[in-house]
Parts: sequence; structure tokens; C-alpha cells
Amino acid sequence: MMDQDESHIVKRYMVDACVKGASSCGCCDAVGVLRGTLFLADEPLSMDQLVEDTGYSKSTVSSNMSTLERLGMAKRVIIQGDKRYHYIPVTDPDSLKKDMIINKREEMQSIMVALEKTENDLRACENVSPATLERVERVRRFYRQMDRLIDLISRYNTEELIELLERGKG
Amino acid sequence: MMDQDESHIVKRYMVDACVKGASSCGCCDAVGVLRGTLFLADEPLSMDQLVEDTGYSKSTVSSNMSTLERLGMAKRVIIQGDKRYHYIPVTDPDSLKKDMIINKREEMQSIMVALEKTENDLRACENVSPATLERVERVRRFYRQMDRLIDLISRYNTEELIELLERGKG
DNA sequence: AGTGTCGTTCGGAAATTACCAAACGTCCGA
DNA sequence: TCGGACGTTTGGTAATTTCCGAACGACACT
Repeated sequence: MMDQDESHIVKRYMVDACVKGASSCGCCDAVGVLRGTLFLADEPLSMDQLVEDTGYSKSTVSSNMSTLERLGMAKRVIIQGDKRYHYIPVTDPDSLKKDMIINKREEMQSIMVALEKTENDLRACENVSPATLERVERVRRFYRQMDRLIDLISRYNTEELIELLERGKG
Repeated sequence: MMDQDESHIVKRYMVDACVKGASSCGCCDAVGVLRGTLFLADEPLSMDQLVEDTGYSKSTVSSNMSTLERLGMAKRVIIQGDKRYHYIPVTDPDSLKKDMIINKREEMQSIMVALEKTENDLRACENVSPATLERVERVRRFYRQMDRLIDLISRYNTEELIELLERGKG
């Protein structure tokens, strides 16, 4: 099976990259492998096909495909005359950007909430060094700014942003 | 020890948030705990103090403090008349932003390299559906754009960026 | 050189996580 | 109402990761 070998080699880089990306969002390797496989498929893949292509069990594929869906990296589609689910990779730039931003933003928000609570508690406390309070305030300002920035970025599409920033820098 | 209890409660939110943040960069909990502890300390902390405050062993503190340093979230400082190392948290907005961007960018770069290789391999291959090739091209364009965008963002400081984007949306 | 203090590295134990196979629930056609 | 095809959920196990204590190396002071 020459073709199979070739396609396997081709897939490797993509799968590796996706595995790397997955682990940097705290996901396990399987999530990356599945995403990479989906990217390079010629057509929507059923769970059985994903099982065969990746070598993972049905249960592993099932649970990891739902996290892939939750992260906005894969979608289910209905194929006429087939009652099984099929998956396609999300490749639309705006969707990808949106989900990237949503995930990053949630992270920011949770840190900001913690910083707010901390700041309040510190103010209520006695015997807290002003330097500590000041440091927390500073970091909170930073995260608030970053959050604001991410919000602004989400209001533009990528081309607009690039153009705006290139123009701004002369 | 009323004070100790209070300070423990205050620390909890901060530590929790840092743990969450750490695990989203693929770091273990200890990294988050150490970062949170450092944030709320009144002064630079030695390794012994970190050991005492966190309850981790010396070896765990040592190895995790080096990853914290590598990620640009903590720095070593020299205290006059003390031969031990002391750590301070990095709270400078520009540093924090820079390191956030560097980490994100490396991730992008590695995905882009993989996509380039994949695209080349696909072109060399026969029996590859044009749809697959087109999809890879599209995703690669997306990542190239995002990379460009991140590069542009890194050239401004946060205030400038916010102002520019607010003005642009008018 | 000898001694004491620090910080890092190393090997093994404990805890966590990823994975699989089997059981289960659901939906559809007969 | 039954039977079969699908997908999800659930223990149990294997593999990985985290963490600790001990040994080690580096440095300063005597």
C-alpha cells in the first residue's frame, strides 16, 4: 500500500503540530492526533473511520471529539442517508480567531476576578504592606488592560486589524 | 495566629487563579502555587521561605522556580549581605505582555512550519484531493495572518494599541 | 584543605491521567 | 415490541507525571 505509506508520512507533520498545539492548551495527545487527522481527510469522517485512522478506541475518540467540538475546532455534520455522525475540521479564519479569543478571554477573566477579590481582602486586612497592595493593583490594571485589548481585537476582523496597525506604525 | 489565618485566606484566590493559569500553559500546580505565593509576599523570598510557605520540598521548589524564571514570571535578586537567592514576581506590564506574546508566537511558528511542510508534501503527492490542499492552504494563510498580527501587536505598548483600536472603531 | 551553607540533580514512590473494553441508553426500522 | 446499529458512560488498568528525600557539586569563610 504505497499510497497509505505516503499519506502517513504527509500526515505526520500535521499531527505533530496539532499534538503540540493541543498540549499547550492542556489537552492530551489524542485531541491533537484527531484534529490533525481530520484536517487532512478528503471527506467528513465518521467515528469508525477516526478509530481506524488513529488507532484509538471508540471511547477515546468519542470523548476527545467532544472536547474538540467544545474548543470550536471540529463540527458534526449530517450526511444524507447515513445515520452516523461525521466530523469536519473548522478552518474558517473568523471562527478560529473567535474561539482563540474566547478561550484566552475566559482565562483573563478568571485571573481578574481573583485579583479583585484579593485586592478587596487586602484592603480589609491590617498589617498588609502597601507595597504588596500596590503590586496587586498594578497587576490587576495590566490584566484589565489586556482584557480591554482582547475585546477590541475581537471587534475587528484580521485584515482590518493588520491594516490598521501597519498604518499606525508608518 | 490570627494573622497567619487571614493571610492564608487572602492568598487562596490568588493562588487558585495562578494554578489555573499555570495549568493552561501546561505547567503543574506547583508552578501556580509558587507564583501566587510570590505575588503576595511583602518582600523577596528565599527558597527556604518558599518551601515553608508552600509546603513543597526543596527540590520541587527549585525545579519549578526555574520554569517560572524561564517563563518570565519570576526573577532572582541579590539581597545585600545574604548569599542565598531571593525571588520576586515579575509585575512590569511590558515584560508580562512581551512574555505572553513570545510564548504564543512560538506556538504559532511551529504550527506554521508544519503546515508549510504539509503543503509541500501534498503538492508532491499524487491522488490528493484538491479540497484537502485548499483547506491546508486556507489554514496556513490564517496562521500566517495571526503571526503577522502578533508581530504588529508586539511593536506597540498596550496603551498605544488600545488608543489606536478605539479610535479606529470610532 | 576543612567545614558549613546553598542549590541542583537523581532515583524511586505516590498520585494522577489516558486509555481501553464492556456495559448501557437511544434511536430507528421491521 | 423486538432487534440492530450508534454513541456515550463507566470501572479498571497501564503509563505518565509529580513530588520527595538523599546524594551531589559549588562556593565562601576559616
